[in-house]
Amino acid sequence: MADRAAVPEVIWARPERTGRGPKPAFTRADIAAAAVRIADASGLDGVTMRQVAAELGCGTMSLYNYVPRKEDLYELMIDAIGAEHEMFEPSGDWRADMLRNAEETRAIMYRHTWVPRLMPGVFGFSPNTLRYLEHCLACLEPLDVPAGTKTELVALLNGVVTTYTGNDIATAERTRSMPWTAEEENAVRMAYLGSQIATGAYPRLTAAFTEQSGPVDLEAVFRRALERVLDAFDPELR
Amino acid sequence: MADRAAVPEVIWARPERTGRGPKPAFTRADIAAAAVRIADASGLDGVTMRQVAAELGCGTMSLYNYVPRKEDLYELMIDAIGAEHEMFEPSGDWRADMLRNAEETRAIMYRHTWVPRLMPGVFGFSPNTLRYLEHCLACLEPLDVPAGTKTELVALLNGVVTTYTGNDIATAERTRSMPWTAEEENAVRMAYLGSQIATGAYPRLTAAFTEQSGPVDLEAVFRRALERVLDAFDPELR
DNA sequence: CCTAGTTACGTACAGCGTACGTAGTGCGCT
DNA sequence: AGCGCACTACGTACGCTGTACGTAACTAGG
Repeated sequence: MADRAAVPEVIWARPERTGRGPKPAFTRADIAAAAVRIADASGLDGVTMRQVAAELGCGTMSLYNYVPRKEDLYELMIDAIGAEHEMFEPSGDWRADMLRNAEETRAIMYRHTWVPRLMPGVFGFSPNTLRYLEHCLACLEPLDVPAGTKTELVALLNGVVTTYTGNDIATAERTRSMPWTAEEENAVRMAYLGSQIATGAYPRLTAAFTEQSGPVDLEAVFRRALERVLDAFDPELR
Repeated sequence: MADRAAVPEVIWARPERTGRGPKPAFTRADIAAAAVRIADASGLDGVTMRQVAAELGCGTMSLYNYVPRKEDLYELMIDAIGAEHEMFEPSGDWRADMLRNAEETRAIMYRHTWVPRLMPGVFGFSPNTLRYLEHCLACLEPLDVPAGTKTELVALLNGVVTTYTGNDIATAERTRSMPWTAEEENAVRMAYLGSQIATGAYPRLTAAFTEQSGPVDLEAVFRRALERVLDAFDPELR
């Protein structure tokens, strides 16, 4: 008794099943899959305890037998999509391998556009997160730097991937959700930006904006950012 | 009529005051300040329309005369803390200046720990955001690269600052909010991590974890990340 | 001066996370 | 063998959220 709510347990530390009582109707994987299905279809805001329960065909409160807090449901979701990572055999070229990892993470995020919004909050190292980290370290085996530096590389690279992809997804969804076309939305935005620029208070910003012609190639910007981060860890470039 | 709700207007584009009717009781700055005060004191979740209205001493629904959606309130908040940025005179040493900018952003975030949670969603360029961007470009004047590259530098650097500081704040708050001491929390976490490691499935991860002795110096990790990003843009290092 | 566009704000609604209580189930211990 | 308890299941209910809507007071433009 008593320690029911007081425990800040990482959900992964609590056993999925203890011997006693009726057999649980679902596994954690079932629940995670249902939540992911909903998030993919209706966005993260569609993931409510009631919706997930409905998707599983059980009462709302029954979920709390599996997931102590909603936050833990998010953790399950992140772990679930972590399984989509392909843990390929390292090629011996750490740069190419890490680039591949990053592109794959981006692809996963584009497949599950709610992931970036969840990333900052998720903390406990889930099984699949640990597997992915291990895989990255395996890819970095040929890189001749201390182990601590390698984990810093992974952290920095993942951070950049999440930030950039999250931004790209957010802008894409913003224009999509509006009852406006992208051109109109852009026109409104640019009209405002133009009015600001016209004040003359931001000369350098104005120059940067007007200099660039045509729309930005988000994929190219992303690639360049990755390359730069990798450059910063490459001993052969120092 | 009619276009009341349909307009996806950036809040900065809508004029603060139109000539007709009674004089508004507050300015946008008043509202932003109230919201910031609440967020600083009670966290971002304490910022509800009712709370902000109470802080201002007005009815809840009156806020909607100033702020069409809650999302826009967030935008006001971000702009408000943007004013805390010191727009110093560029020294001529772009690396030093950008380092200073980054450290200052980090300091602001530590002062307003809710900022990182808000950053990914905020999109419309607020006045103070524009001013800060202009200031960064001024600092980068001595750097001999295309203007587009400079904006990419600013974006990448800001992203890294937000990610790292957001993580650091999140972990700090997690241990604080718990009715546990940091040691206990860590013990629980490490016990789980240890149990995973004991499976032998993560040899490289295990090595990385056991290799490091003592607690991580978050500040040093942050500094190193900044330096690396700057390195990646430094023409003298290529 | 009048009237249309504002501000102010009380009420109300749908939806959220989840605490709590109750009923039923089946493992482990005696 | 059978008792008891830990577990699952889930309906109800509470406090909270954002905000749509209606009404009353107010003031600048025609």
